Amino acid sequence: MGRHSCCYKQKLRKGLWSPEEDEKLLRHITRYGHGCWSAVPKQAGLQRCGKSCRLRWINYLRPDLKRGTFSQEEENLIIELHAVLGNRWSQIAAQLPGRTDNEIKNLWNSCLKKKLRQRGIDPVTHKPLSAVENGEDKNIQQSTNSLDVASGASTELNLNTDDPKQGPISMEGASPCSNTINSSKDLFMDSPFPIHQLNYTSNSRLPNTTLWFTQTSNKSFDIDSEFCSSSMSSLLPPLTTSFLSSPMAFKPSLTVSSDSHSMASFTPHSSSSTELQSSSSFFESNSYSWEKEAPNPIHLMENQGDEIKWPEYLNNPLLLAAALQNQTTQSLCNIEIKSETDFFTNSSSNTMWSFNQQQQQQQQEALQNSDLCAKDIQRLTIAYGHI
DNA sequence: AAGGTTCCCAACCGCGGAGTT
DNA sequence: TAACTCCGCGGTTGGGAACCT
Repeated sequence: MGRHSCCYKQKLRKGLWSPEEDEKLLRHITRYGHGCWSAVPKQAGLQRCGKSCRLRWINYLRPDLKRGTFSQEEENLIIELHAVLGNRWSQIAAQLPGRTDNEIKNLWNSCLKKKLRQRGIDPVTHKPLSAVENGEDKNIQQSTNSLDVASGASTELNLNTDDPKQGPISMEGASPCSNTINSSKDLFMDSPFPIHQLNYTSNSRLPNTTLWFTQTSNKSFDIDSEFCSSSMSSLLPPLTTSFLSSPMAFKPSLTVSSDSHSMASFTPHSSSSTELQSSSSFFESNSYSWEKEAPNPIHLMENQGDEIKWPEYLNNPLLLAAALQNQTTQSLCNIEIKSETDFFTNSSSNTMWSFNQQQQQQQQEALQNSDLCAKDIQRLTIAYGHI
């Protein structure tokens, strides 16, 4: 473990955090929020650099963190998501409420990679090791984990079976440019993990994407009905260049209702918003005064003209993956409000925390909702595994 | 019991993107 | 437009714990 150059210059502490330091940082952030991280150590009386404080908060002190070992479901989900997202730990973490990217990264490097290898699956490509060793699809490794989408007008996202008789299951766009996901039933039928082969031949950007599904084979999972019969279909057009290339330019009015698992509950500008109350035992059990008036439902972003269906992206794994492929500047679930700093510096401490907590709760709601997305991915995976 | 090895996790490093001046 | 600062991310590593010989 090295030392930040800034730490070295200022002779700041490094290494493990002491309980006293934790307490100082926790007390400071709960009172004032973090604001500018570089100012936190000084304000909190810590001999650490801001970066170190930020990391400590995110990975350890944050009250919404889930502790303990990963469940089998979580592990499976991580594997699934890794197949889609590659080493984008923060985006994977966004799908697992209470888990940090660091935690997931560590789990992957120390445990999951090994498990996959033991099962004959290459953890990088998510293909059978034999296939990788034989040099099949040399481009796969590149395309699988780096969902690097080159410029292009629109996107075709195909989920194909390997069986030519079955024909492709495709989300076909009208463009010659394509993002292709190939799902092989053969590869993972014997695997305890229902991982499908994901083969991205991507040379296009998602902007201007119009995604739809063409079902051409018998499947246990009806993509058309799952994705297109609901209000989901109405969101397809909004997946526009402007959204994907600069998502933060929008201000979708995200109103979280009490039923966070219902898509309808995320109807923008819903009038039936729910005031979120703290449910964390952390908040309930400590001496800080968390409960203040809840701010209005967070208006995160606002689309110019169109209503952004932000939460619906969370519900649709394919759109989510598509958006993620486009390297959105923010995690879809972990929405940071940049004005937070000003808010904290200009508000009373309790209100500041309240706002911070509201954010966390909003994020938590979003994360819970995104769990549906993860489940959708699993369903998709399982479904394609049986094609 | 002691020494060596492996595993796991917390924390640091370095880079790139975004925002500001 | 360049320079600078800040933030967040993925990669890497130090060190303690657990395991093995």
